[in-house]
Amino acid sequence: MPLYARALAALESQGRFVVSSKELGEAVAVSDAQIRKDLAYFGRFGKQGRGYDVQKLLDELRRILGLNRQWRMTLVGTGRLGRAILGYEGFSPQGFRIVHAFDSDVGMIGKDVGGLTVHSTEDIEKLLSEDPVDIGIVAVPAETAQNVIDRLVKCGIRAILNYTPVTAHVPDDVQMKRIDPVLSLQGMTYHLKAASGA
Amino acid sequence: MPLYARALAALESQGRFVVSSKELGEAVAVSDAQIRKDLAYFGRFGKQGRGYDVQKLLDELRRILGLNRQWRMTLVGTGRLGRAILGYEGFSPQGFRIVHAFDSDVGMIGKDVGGLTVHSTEDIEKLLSEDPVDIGIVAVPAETAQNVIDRLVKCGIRAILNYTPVTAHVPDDVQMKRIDPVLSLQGMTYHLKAASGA
DNA sequence: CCTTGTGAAGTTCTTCACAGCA
DNA sequence: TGCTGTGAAGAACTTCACAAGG
Repeated sequence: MPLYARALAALESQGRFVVSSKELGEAVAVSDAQIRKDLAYFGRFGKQGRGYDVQKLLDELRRILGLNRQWRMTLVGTGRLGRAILGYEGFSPQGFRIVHAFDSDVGMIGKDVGGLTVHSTEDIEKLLSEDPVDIGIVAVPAETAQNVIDRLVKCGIRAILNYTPVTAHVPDDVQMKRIDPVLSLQGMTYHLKAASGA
Repeated sequence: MPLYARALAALESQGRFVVSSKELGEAVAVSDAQIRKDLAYFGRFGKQGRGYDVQKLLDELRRILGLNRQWRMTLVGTGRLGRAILGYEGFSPQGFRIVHAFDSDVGMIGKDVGGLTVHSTEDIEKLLSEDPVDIGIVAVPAETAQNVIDRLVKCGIRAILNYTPVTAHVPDDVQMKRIDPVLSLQGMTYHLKAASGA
């Protein structure tokens, strides 16, 4: 569904006013029937014979998905990867803002990284209780990932973006998504191998 | 399946010799039945009453998934994100190596980034025909993504790791995986919103 | 005539549950 | 006894196809 919202935003900036399920489906590589089913789940947004009003549907989707507000995030781990995440310009235009950074390395604590002061991981609980966030981003070494995640969950965070290569365990009411390029690559090599006959 | 391989590697380094589908399932957050079904699809690797031999199963999985060899990759786009990808230390231990880097910015061409000389994107076809690779990594601005991907496909690349926020179109016999942290975040906000009642 | 919204049919994926073997 | 491999049952998801409305 966030994919639909993104495609609609692109259509809107192109000046399109109406779109059919077929066109939208082509843009996001999904069948037209699938588009209609997904949208119909949340309401009746379309007009028979015409399609969907781009602007109106985009507004609806943003509201439904919670994309019409700011989300505050905390980052744990300011190593090479963590600093790249802090420097990523793609978050804020979409309403995601990193508001603190933590690291366990004494050499990093107190430093300024991308406009944020790096705090000690020991202060996670203290800072998050003073200044709560919605989402936690974890970019620590694999060994400490589960521990950090447990602590974030205990602080009330219910969504985690996990950049570490570990399958961490969280309660059912906590969501976690993993960003793992190696896993993505490994998911493709099987088919590559099969196709090349190697 | 690559997840199973990773969990097995961890078990192996812990000195475990045997693992049951139940234990492996807990490690990767999958049901024991699912583990058995998945593994049985490729062969009969287990022993009733005991479980799976960690070492042997890991070898089999690596062979099946094509993880027992090196994969050569090309990177297009050496902006902030592309340079972070080049600097990522997680690829090579798993057998993935970036062997060239391209950029369209004249200011970048000829520069050395992470040990690689940056080539002009105009030379993609020439370099890839001299020195073919298995996988393409795309980290260019959204506007040029589809064009770059088309060219990589034309060069015979059949697997693409797409770091851009666009749904690009590729032939059926070409695989593409997308790394898009914002999309992952947007996939969680719906449930966050629902839970908080906002 | 065009396109939605939606039951029905079809397909794929997941769990159940147990025979069979170490 | 313990755990695999696997048919059968069940659940979830996808496509089909069409009535109804602009």
